[in-house]
Amino acid sequence: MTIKDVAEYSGVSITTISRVLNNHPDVREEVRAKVLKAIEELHYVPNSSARDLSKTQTDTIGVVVRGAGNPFLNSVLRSIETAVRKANYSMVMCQIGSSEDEISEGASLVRSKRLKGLIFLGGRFDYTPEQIATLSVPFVCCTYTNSFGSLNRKAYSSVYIDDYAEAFRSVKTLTNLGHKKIAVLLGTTCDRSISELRFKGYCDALESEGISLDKNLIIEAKSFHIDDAFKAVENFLKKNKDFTAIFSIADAMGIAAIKALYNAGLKVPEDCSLISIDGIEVSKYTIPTLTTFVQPIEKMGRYAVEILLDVLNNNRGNCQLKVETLLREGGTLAKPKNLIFTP
Amino acid sequence: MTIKDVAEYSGVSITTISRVLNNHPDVREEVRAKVLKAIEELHYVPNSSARDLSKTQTDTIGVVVRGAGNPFLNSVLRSIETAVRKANYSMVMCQIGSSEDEISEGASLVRSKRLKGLIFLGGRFDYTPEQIATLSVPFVCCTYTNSFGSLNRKAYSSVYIDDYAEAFRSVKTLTNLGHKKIAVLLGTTCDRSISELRFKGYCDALESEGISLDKNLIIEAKSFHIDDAFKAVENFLKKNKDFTAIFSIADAMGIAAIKALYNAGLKVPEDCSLISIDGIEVSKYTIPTLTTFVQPIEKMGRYAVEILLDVLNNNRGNCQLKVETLLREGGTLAKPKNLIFTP
DNA sequence: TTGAAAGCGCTAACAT
DNA sequence: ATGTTAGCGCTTTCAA
Repeated sequence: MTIKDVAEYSGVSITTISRVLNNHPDVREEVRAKVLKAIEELHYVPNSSARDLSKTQTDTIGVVVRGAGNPFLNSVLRSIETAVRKANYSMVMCQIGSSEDEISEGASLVRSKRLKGLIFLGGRFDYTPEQIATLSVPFVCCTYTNSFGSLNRKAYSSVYIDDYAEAFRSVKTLTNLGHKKIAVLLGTTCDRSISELRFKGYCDALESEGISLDKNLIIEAKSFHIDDAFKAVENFLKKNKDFTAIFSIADAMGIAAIKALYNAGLKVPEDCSLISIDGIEVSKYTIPTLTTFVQPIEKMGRYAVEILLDVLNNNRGNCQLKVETLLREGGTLAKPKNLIFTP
Repeated sequence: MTIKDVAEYSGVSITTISRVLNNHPDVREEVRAKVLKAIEELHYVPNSSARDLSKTQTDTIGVVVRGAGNPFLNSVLRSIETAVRKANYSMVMCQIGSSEDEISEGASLVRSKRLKGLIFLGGRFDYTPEQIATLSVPFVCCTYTNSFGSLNRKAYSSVYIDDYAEAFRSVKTLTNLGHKKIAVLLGTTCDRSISELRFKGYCDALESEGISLDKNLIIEAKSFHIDDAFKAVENFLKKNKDFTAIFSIADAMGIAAIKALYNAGLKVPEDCSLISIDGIEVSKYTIPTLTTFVQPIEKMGRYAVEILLDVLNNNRGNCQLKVETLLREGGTLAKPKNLIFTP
């Protein structure tokens, strides 16, 4: 079933079919109706490969996601998908593991699918201009920005929160309540990405309060995965109970922390306060409700798409868009009480 | 950068390049090496549209997902993606809303992308043979089967749990503990899919115990979404506290239930037992841990792909594969105690 | 072992 | 307003 069949069936040329398919104005209404009817009756659906091939440029944008399974990124991804579809573009997605390189994956995707642009979701961003050069299409980094690279701001777009500042603010929220012994729960202190930035915010917030960094209060999980976070906190609690609060760099990890604390007989927030960043759906339903700085998830995805399309249509140049989180007050915050030192 | 450029660069014909690209044996090693080097140096990546177009059949399978955002389906989807990639096939995904029709979406996808086969994830399945006929490629239903249709078993494949039996078993677990007043939390009692089947299991389990169905104990949420489930339970609790247990048809809804119960001052499991079906990741971290019948999520996705590929390669015919859940004992089950009747 | 050439199904420039 | 035709970049006979 090809365009040719439809042409024969309706007694016009394939060009006319193509015109109808692409909503060209110069087709007589009568003919258009006839063609539409034929398409309907034959259940004809255009071959998208052929279409893309002859168009040389497709209306497709690529999304490269690092860290599948993360509920936060999943929500952003859904928002991106919705926005892309609404703009009548299509989207191809490519999940990569944490060890793979998003730039080369993206570059390959662009060539393979003749993409117009790219969105990187949850990436690392310590790229150099040389790496970027292989991309050849505009791109926007969603949920992070070029904090570790040496990139010209004109060379890329991004939608992100100020991870450093938000972490700083989170920890300040704890110190303002009187907490001094604040643990941090993270994936790693040096991932060249948000984990590292948020860790820095933690360190500096402590320093601004004259609290020196205690390495024993760094809870480093094997990954951002909830299971790993749980194990990390569990192990941590076996050795250390001399703290009054935890700053978790992500909601999923915070959920694990609540459970681990509970299992260890520690009550949140009476024995340990907890604050985190993300604002995923399920963290509204922990007991107590997680207090967290909510990222504007839906907006971030939507903006990423809007910016990319604007750049593609030459409506504007690249830009870096910083968005703000909003504190969702749950029930995981309290003033510190003296904890019995049980080493 | 096309195959032609590579041909000129390496001084051979495009046919030879194509041969190298597709690992044909009849290329001299020397030439192959030269071509590979050229490809490398030029950063050449084949245009997949052109490839697909000339091959008439692609190594692509489509996945139509109904109910994006559901964490359970998300996990299955990831498993499918992994299996597809491992088999050197590629995958295209299509999310549809709950009001859309997966068959027509699937049929259109098949024609548009020349797919070899389809996997339906989280569908409804009350299809008729006529609808199926429009599909024209093998397909497998993942997480459900043709419970409501009149389909010949040779006409499709599926990987599923026995929703009716699992629900029956869940409710029996509660009655065995002595519970008589058991509420059910679901999306709708008649979705022609798993919600309806699990509801039926609930009804029949009660009946088998001589307990008659109490319509006041049916908690019908607007959707499967956690927020809607929460609201539904919240409303329910305003009117009705004369029950000792809840059977939640999905983990996400169960998580919402725990929270709503907690907010209403009811303790799980002392005041209300809770059991559900699914076994998503985060339900290990509720307080108390959700007691749930865990579906073999990873397996279900992987089997769906394996079956489809086997059917495609004529290694076997269609089949319906029923898998079993495994009870994950959490802390949401207890014997009933007398509740004060507060209407 | 290699190359020439005919498509795959569509779009778009050009002609009518 | 409609048709003719030349590609888009690749795979795959068929010939050499």
